[in-house]
This record gives sequence, structure tokens and C-alpha cells, in this order.
Amino acid sequence: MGLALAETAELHQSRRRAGRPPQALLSSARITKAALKLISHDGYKGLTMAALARSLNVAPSALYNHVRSKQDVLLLVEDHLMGRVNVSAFATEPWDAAVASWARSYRDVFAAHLPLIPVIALLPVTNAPATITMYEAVTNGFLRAGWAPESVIDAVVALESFIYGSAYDVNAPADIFDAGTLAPQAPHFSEAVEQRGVGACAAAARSNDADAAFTLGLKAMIAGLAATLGPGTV
Amino acid sequence: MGLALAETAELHQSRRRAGRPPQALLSSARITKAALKLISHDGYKGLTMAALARSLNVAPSALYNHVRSKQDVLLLVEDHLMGRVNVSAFATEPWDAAVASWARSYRDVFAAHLPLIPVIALLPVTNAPATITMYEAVTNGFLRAGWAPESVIDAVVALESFIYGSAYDVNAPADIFDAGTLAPQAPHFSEAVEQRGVGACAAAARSNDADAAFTLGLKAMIAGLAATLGPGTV
DNA sequence: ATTCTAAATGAACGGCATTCATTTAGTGAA
DNA sequence: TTCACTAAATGAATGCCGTTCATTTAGAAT
Repeated sequence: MGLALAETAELHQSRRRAGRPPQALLSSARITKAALKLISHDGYKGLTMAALARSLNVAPSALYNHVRSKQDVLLLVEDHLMGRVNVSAFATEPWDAAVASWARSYRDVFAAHLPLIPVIALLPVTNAPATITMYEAVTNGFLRAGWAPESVIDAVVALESFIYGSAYDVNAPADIFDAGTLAPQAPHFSEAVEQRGVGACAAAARSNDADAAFTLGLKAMIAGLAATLGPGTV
Repeated sequence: MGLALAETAELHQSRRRAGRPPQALLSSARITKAALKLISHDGYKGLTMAALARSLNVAPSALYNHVRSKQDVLLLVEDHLMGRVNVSAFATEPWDAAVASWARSYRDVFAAHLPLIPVIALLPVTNAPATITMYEAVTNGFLRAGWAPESVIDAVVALESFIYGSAYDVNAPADIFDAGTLAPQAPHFSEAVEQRGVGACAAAARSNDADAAFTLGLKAMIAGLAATLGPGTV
């Protein structure tokens, strides 16, 4: 009788009595997966500890047996996504093409996950295995191209800085530079905004403003970095 | 008697009876100033609508007669800070030196105000007069250096992207690249992190890691942008 | 005068991350 | 086997946060 009652309750309301369940309901992997699904459905505003728990059919407080804070959840998601950054070009392409490919992939992944950028940029990579794997592949690509070990990290950080900022730019509204009623006070700026990209050069296909700026900046930085290290190095 | 009581109450508890006061207590300027003071004392975690109201000796709901939301407060602060970005070099220095000066100033201002970066990067500049003034000065600097009007905004956006990312980097902890127990799985990366900046080149004074990466990236991007526009242009 | 609007109070509201006491299930040592 | 310990769940409670709303009062406009 008691057993039947418990089973019935489980089926009907998915209610569960207190206490440790026979087999664990949660794990880092399950939490990560549920968080990603939640984000893809409702965005980051939908990622709350309560919603996450609900999607895992668990009480919110249960999550805290597996993560210390919501920041920990974000770190799990971040490291998972870092695995989607494409570093394969470093194995096949010359340095400049490989950097361009990696950077674009990196930007595209995190343009869809802006709230993670402070997490990546500010939190140590300790215990973020996919992130470390990514850095190892990039470092190897730089070293193989002849970069001095003491300069690699600075160069990667510079590129990452540009990538993070560009990820924000992808999400900027089209009218971000519309000065509105203040336009007369900034005539040259307003004119430049209107003229932006007219007669789009053939080389860089101008699919949209963010891509054009990213392409321009990336090309400049790669060329500039190559030149910094000596013209014959790369 | 009634009057005396009210005055006493005002002195002792700064309590105020309901209703519109004889002269306005709040304004955009006062709110901005109070927010900045609050931020400089307690950081952005201390910037709450309740704390802001308290520092202005006002009820929290009173703020909503002057701003639509907390985002509005952030926008006020952002525009105020944009006035601190130094664009004076565009009037005196050649293009590359002026860009370098502006970019460093820009980064330094917002490195101390990271939570504003999403606000700058994502919100239209409409009704942000200081921000528009800054863009006008920068645009003029580019045009005077011979830049084509249709390319100016893309170049500025590319530089800004790098600046925003670099502002994050300033706030990264020193051990951000410490792989911890996973170091053996990324030997070249770990080695490069250790070797970072050894024998710091004489040219770029290496005050710290973030400055070194910023200096390297900025130099590269400026050189690359100048080259993109044709070697003789600048 | 009367009406309208601006600007304040104070009491609520719902949502959020997090904590804690409690319960239950497995694990390892005596 | 028993007993202590630890892991993993519940559910109630906490405190903070941004925001809304009814209300009150003061000045401005008709």
C-alpha cells in the first residue's frame, strides 16, 4: 500500500520524498546539458537556478550538492562551449589563415553566449579542460609558425580581446550609431555612419556591419602581429 | 507646534512627509553623481536602486520619476564617463599616435567600469551626448588623416572591440592561465605561460601582463589598419 | 478657482540565489 | 553486523533586488 502510494505520487506529480535517492539524479554533465537546453530555449534570462532545477525535476537546493554557485554553472557551460571552438586549422593551414579561422569560430560561438564573456575573461582556467585543450592547440600553432614562446600568450590575449569585443558587436542593434536629435552636433560622425560600407569592396563580402568590422580588424591585427615578429618569421 | 515637529523630524531622521516637495530633490545630474560616488566606494555590486535612493535621501520609488529603469542609470553613468576619454591627441598628433593615445585612455576609463561595457556595446547612442561628442572627434581625426568616409566606422568599431576586450583583460587575475592539475595535458601552453614576457623587450615597458598584451595588440592593429588603407595614405 | 501634471512617500510584489535543518541511501571500518 | 560517516535529495526560510501602485502634495496652466 505505502509503496503503491509512493509510486502513484511519482507518476502523477513526479513528487519525490526527501532523502538520498537510490541512484543519483544529478551530475555535472547533466546540469551542463540542462543549462544549455534552457539557454537555447529561453536565453540567459531564462537560466535561473529554479528553472534549471525544474528542468531536471529536482529541488533548487539539490543543485548545490554539485555546484557551489550559479557562477559554477556558467563555468561548466563555458568550458563545454569552448569545445565547439574550431582549432583544426592550426594543424593544416599556414599561421595567418589558421588564426583567422580560429578567431571567427571563437567569435561565433560566444556571440551567442555574451553573458559568458566575463566568465571566460575573468576566471582562471583551472579545471576547465576543454578551455585548456583549446589553448594548447593554439599555442602549438603559434610555436610551429616560429613564434617565440615568451610572446605567444601576449599575442593570443590580444587576439582574444578583439574577439570578445567583436562578439558583443555582433549583438549590437542596427541603429546603435543613430544619433537621433543630436545628429546636428556630430555632422561628420553622422555622415560617416550613413556612408558606412557604401560600394562594399569586392574582397570582404559585406554580409553585415559587424562582419565587415570584424574582417577588417582581424586582417589588420594578423598582419600587424606578423610584422611585429619580423617580416620573414611567418 | 506642528511645524516644529516636522522640522525636528527632518533633522533627526530626515523623514519627509509624502507629496511633492517645494523644490525637486532629484535630477539626472544628481542621480548620475550619486551613482558614481556609490560605484567608487562599493563597486558595481553596491550600486542598487535602494542604495542609490538612500544616498540621495529619498525613497527608491522616487528614482522612477527620473529614470525608467536601472539600465537608464547605467546609461547616465556611461555617458558621463565617456567624457573622460581623452580625444585631444586627434587635434595635435599624427593619426597613429592619436589613435594609440585615445585607445589607451578609453581602455583605462572602462577597465574600472566593466559592467558598463555591455551597455556601451549594445545600446544606441541616442541621447548620449558625451558619447556622440567623442565619436565626432574620433571621426574627424580619421577623416583628417585621409581615411575614406565609408571605412571610418568599421575601423573605429574594430578598435573599440579590441578596447572592450582589453578592458576585461585588465581585471583578469594574475593566475588566470594557471592550468593547475591539468597542466601536464597542455605542456606547451603551460610552458608559454611560464615564459610569458621573459626578457621584456626594451621598447614596450612591461609594467604588467595586461599592458603588454594591450600594447602589442594595439600596435599591430594600428599598423595593420594603416597598411590596409594603402601605405602612402597615412 | 480649477484642473493637470510633476515629484515625492510607503507599502506591496514577484523573482532571485542561497542556506539550513531534515531525511534517506549507500560506504567503509570495527 | 553494526555503527558512524558521507552523499544526495527535500522543503521551508532568508534576504536582497528591481519595480509597481495607490496616495499625497506642490506648482503650472487654463
